Amino acid sequence: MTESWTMVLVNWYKENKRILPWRKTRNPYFIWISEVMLQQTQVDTVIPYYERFITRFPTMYDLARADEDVLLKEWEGLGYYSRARNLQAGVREVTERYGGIVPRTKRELLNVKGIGPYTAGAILSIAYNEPEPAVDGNVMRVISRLFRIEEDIAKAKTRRLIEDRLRPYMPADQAGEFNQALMELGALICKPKNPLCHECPIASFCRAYKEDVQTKLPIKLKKQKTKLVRYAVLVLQSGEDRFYIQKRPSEGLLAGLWEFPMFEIKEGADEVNFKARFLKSKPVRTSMKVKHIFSHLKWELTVFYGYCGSEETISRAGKWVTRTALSDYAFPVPHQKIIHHLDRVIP
DNA sequence: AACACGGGGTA
DNA sequence: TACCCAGTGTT
Repeated sequence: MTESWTMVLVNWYKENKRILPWRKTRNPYFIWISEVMLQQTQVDTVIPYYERFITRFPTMYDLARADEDVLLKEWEGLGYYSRARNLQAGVREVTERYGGIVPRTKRELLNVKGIGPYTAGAILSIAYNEPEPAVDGNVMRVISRLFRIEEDIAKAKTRRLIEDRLRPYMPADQAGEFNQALMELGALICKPKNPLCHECPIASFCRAYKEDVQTKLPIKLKKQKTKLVRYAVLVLQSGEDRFYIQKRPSEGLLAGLWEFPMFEIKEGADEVNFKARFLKSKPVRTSMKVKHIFSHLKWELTVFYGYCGSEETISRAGKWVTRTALSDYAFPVPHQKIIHHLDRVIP
């Protein structure tokens, strides 16, 4: 009979857990404070704040009647300051509506300000030993590897999926230890990069480890807000009827492709300034705009056509090539648009 | 579903 | 630098 991974994990936790201030108590109010402080904040940062906070506000009533300036002073440097205001608002709700007793059901907890699915599960399991999952970033990473879940953990749906996968394994009598064991494993062993699988107590149960995909999980798609980048593009024609092009760097966006020289137009600068700076002594023939959307950013190119007599080097490793020779080089699509437009601008 | 919200640690 | 961290509230 093989021992279940849940009990192996809980036993590992009991032997290896770190001594942390909030692990000395099962006071739901203290657990609540620690969980809010630990949101998006590392353990070592939280420790001194937690100690000061429970000394300064030892009961919910102390926090409920605290002045906001005093509260924020206690939170100073922790960041995400709305956490502090929401915590106080939530504590006031509990003192007024629940007689100072932290609710024991998920439904009620989720209606308390500042308590979401994770914190509700953490309070229920750690303070009350209720078998409710508490899925944070650590748990999503551990479970996605253990079961080889390849859903995007950036989506809210995936957290619910992981809760559902976890629920059947929740030990009826050790829910708090089990949830904390998952988080502790994520923090100490099953790390985002370079997981220490050779030290992992449940590696033999881990599908990702078995199939050697642990470093590919969890899958988290980047948020990559598409930001706009503006460039001025220089299409220079020499007295010998050749055009200046240059090769892009060997790494990064569009690596190794060819392009007309581009210069980023920084915030606040405008194209007139650019023209004065780069084309001072060169007659400008005409200009056009080209837009191009990549997965993570958007280019807005303003193209300047100009003649110059001598074939001087503009930037980086470049060369002068004839109009027909342009087709021998690989250009990104936005630069292909420019080349196509040449037919109309330069007969 | 996407985004704002702070600051610090790490590869 | 980029990513991550015991996420939640708002739109």
